Amino acid sequence: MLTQSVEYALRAVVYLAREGEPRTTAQVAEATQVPAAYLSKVLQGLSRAGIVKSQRGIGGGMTLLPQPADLTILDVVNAVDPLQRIETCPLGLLEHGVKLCALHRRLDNAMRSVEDAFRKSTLADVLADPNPSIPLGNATSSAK
Amino acid sequence: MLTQSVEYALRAVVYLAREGEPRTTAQVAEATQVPAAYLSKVLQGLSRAGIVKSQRGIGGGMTLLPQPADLTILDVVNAVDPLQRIETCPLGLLEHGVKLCALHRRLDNAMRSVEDAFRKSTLADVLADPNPSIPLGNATSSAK
DNA sequence: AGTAAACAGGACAGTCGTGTCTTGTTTCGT
DNA sequence: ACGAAACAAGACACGACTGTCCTGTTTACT
Repeated sequence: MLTQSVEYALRAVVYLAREGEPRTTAQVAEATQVPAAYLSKVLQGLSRAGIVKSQRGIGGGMTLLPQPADLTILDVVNAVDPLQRIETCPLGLLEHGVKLCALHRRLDNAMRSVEDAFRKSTLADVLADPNPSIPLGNATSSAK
Repeated sequence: MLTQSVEYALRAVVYLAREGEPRTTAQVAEATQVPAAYLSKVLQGLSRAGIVKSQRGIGGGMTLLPQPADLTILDVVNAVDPLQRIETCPLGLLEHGVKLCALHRRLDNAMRSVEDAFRKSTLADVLADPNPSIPLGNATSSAK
């Protein structure tokens, strides 16, 4: 359903939000259990989207740009692999104009519910979530 | 989001439900605007799932097996490309057991809403939908 | 029986997502 | 300046999804 890259991006963003300070790709990769070289590409995408800032050289790394309350799951998803609504009936020749047929309207409704749910979830929400299980393999800075 | 095969399968199933009688792969392909050879594979999948019955020889073709009221969009989706819920946190080493972390619980909630919506939509619902635009490129039996 | 209709299935090509590796390029510190 | 740290970016491999084509195999009709 969602791509692997999206999954990785979300893990990375949650981790960076937790840390607050710049973290190297290698650090993010280890904490989030993602192949470092591949994560690098994903983070480059987030960087181009303005979700993350990259800083080279010693002491550099990746930093989350927006405030966690201003960044939604949808933002991250769309930066990496935009989830596409069904705008017009996929049937080639369509005199239908904008109106979707019964089938595709239902499919698009499902997409919309996902979009809405993702738009309502900010990073701050995720971080503040009172939850027994810790994301990111509890490899945050609190762990030595 | 959803795969091309799922899209094709849904179009085919809607068409077959409309027709009621056996239709050849070629007929389905033309009506639904899908590459015939590829559709053949998709229909084979539906056949193995018991959603469609195939009959060889002259006068044969594909027929919908279940009553439209008994077949949901979810059935078709799962027969072709099962949409997978997030059961456990994708982080490799997880002591979390069954509980999902804040992030993945949100992702899975979105998946569940899709699943629910698809489970609630039967083929009969889709067919009975009062809608101005006609699915399947209005190439049903009513057209010469 | 024989022939044509129709599905079944395998082989193959193209593209894309995932992943690795290697080579630049920027930046900080001495 | 020099060197190490860190990101940037290209080349390549692998597999899955999409799609095409060709060869069987079943079935109905005459």
